[in-house]
Amino acid sequence: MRNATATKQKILIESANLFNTQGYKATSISDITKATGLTKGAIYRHFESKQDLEQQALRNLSRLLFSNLGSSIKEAKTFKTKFDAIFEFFENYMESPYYEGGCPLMNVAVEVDDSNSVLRQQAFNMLAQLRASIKVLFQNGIKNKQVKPDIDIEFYATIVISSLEGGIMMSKLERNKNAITHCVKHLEMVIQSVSL
Amino acid sequence: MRNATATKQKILIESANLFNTQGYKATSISDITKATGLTKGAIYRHFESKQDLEQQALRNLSRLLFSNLGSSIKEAKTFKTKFDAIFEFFENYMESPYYEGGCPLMNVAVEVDDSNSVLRQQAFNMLAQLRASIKVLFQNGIKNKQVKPDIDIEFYATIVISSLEGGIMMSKLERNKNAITHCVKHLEMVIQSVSL
DNA sequence: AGGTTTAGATACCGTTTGGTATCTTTGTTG
DNA sequence: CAACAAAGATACCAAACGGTATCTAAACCT
Repeated sequence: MRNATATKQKILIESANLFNTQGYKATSISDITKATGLTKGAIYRHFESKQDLEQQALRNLSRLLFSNLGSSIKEAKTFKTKFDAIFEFFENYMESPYYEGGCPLMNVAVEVDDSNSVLRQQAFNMLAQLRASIKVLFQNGIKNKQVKPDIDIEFYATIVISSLEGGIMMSKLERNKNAITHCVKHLEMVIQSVSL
Repeated sequence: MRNATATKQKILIESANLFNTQGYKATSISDITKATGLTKGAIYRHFESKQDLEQQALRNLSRLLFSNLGSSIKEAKTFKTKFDAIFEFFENYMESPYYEGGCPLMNVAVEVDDSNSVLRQQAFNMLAQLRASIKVLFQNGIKNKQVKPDIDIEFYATIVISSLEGGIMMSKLERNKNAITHCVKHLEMVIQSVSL
């Protein structure tokens, strides 16, 4: 009836956008009604509560993000080009209207405190997934003799993520790509240094 | 009369704590009355509006932060030990009850969007100040023949900040110091690589 | 076509929000 | 000690909040 799944998806996308730009707590249901053109009654038919909507919206956004990132990585074939794909993904983060408001992981990680434990767990899982994905790249690189076999993978995965996330934060605040571009350039050198 | 400046300072400190942990928008005046033991009337005597309080609290926190960081740097004498001081400062960020809730710069940078332009400008200025402080260290290092003279100072300042900020974010989310410790270890290698 | 289901609109609820006007209490000063 | 100024408490306001009960209308099924 009037395509329920489509409107639910529309609510998820629009609200994720608002949550990611304004913050979860700072985005009201009214904001979402304005963005979607729907009414409160319509929204509460699809979602039990605002918390429920927040969680589903983030899950949706997270899936979209890792799906895009994953296919970018998959297209590249070698160790180095796979990392180049990651770097390009993050470097173009800001300009992408898909992820308006910066990195969803960082945004939610900074906003959540202990009170919002479900959202916090989701953020934790996103970080774990990102870290796992990067670690796999290093492992495969070692397996394929493209990477030095004795490196601390956990260490390098952490370096990559922290630098990218910090770079995005800086670039968003300074409203130019200088910071993230510098970070990517540096990380390329790091990747080079562990390559065979 | 009941020491106005002391109570104002108390409001600034307590509210900065709440803003930094819960977020600016998410912290209500009622939260601040509970934390300070004062009433709304008392708070609005010292501050024109909630926005005014937010701005003054952040300015206060920022001054405290740069004062502490600055004196830590000043105590160290050589290029490398000065950076070690910075690293130690950031590494112990999480544990310090002074800055409960993570890095004030990152927190405010992530929360503000275009609507809250004053707070955004303050965050921008904090980042500029941090970057300038680090650039000075590199410049002095070059002047004192402790650093390679041909390095891109802007580049390295960006690397240092992004890695530290990203590391703090990760450590806060994972509730352990692994990430920030890894970042610091990596940055020490970076500093080593530009040292003479 | 008609009845049933259900997506969505409308109207409302209690609570909390930022903010203010006013009153009381405290400290200072002549 | 009395008068005054200022710090803080109390009581209130309109608006916005998350949420719900109810009503309308659109799509499905026989």
